[in-house]
Amino acid sequence: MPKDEKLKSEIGLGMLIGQVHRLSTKRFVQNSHKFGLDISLDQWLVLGPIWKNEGIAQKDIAEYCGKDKTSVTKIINTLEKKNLVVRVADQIDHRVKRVVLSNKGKELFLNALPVMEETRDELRSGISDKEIESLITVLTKVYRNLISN
Amino acid sequence: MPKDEKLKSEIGLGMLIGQVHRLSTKRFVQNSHKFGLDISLDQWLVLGPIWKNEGIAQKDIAEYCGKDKTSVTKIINTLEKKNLVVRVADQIDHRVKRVVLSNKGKELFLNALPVMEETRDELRSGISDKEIESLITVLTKVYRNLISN
DNA sequence: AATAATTGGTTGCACATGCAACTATTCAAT
DNA sequence: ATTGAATAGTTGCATGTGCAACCAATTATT
Repeated sequence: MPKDEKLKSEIGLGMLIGQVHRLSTKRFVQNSHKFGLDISLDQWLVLGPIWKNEGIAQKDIAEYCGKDKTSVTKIINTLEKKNLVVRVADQIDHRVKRVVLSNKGKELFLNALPVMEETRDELRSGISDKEIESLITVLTKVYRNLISN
Repeated sequence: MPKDEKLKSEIGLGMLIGQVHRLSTKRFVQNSHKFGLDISLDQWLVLGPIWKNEGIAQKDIAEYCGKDKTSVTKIINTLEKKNLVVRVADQIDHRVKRVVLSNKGKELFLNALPVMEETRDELRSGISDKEIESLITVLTKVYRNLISN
């Protein structure tokens, strides 16, 4: 493969992933606005584990959604500013803070489900389940290559 | 599909793409440090079209690497701060700024090629060409779904 | 030629991320 | 019990992104 070609294909996959990532987070926000909501994809992603596990510790949120603990800290800051969640200090272990959804947070989470669904459908439009499956399979392999430091 | 399952799989693909994107940009930076260089993936991505097309306009850089023009402005700011590129006002059309690599920029670009290569190999380790090809194929379909606003 | 629309680029604001350094708390080892 | 890890979270700094508003230069319209 000539150097120029190789360069192109190297950039190819990385760039493609970057594009898809950025465009899909963008699309999610746009769709949330269409539904009259104001939430980012990452805020939604952090809300998820709190929904499923009331009072989850930040550390576990980080693990659950694969984010750095500092990112989680900051996202929860903005969620708290929006009055969607509340931080509660653990009574036993004073290091951990447990995060709880407010009523407003629960409501938003439910309202955002259709946003997720619509975004998902837009992403997958015209792509067979088999293709999506293979996409996930290979992407998971790449993922495993990356986490194994 | 029960609601809970569906929710999980919805998060699945989006989260996977996010993870792979973040981990691969992180890995690129780590590898650049291993090679004694200091460059981010996005800086490299912007350097690319300038390398291939000396004096390219910012607008074309943006198009080439699929970034917003404001992102390009800011990345070129940091590249200029690092003395890797220079902005030159177009003599005919005074709106456009043409970007040129400095010697230091050219050198860095060449030195970063092995970083790219190593990162690429790490990503693809244990994955067949066929799988990568199908990954790119499907991802491209997703991409097309997203750009067609 | 004068006004209006378009285009290339920048700036400010809000958000997300990684890293390193830091606090505070808990746990382990002697 | 005291000292020394390890752990949970936060903060500051640098980087990257989107959006809206903006400036300046260029084109189109009339």
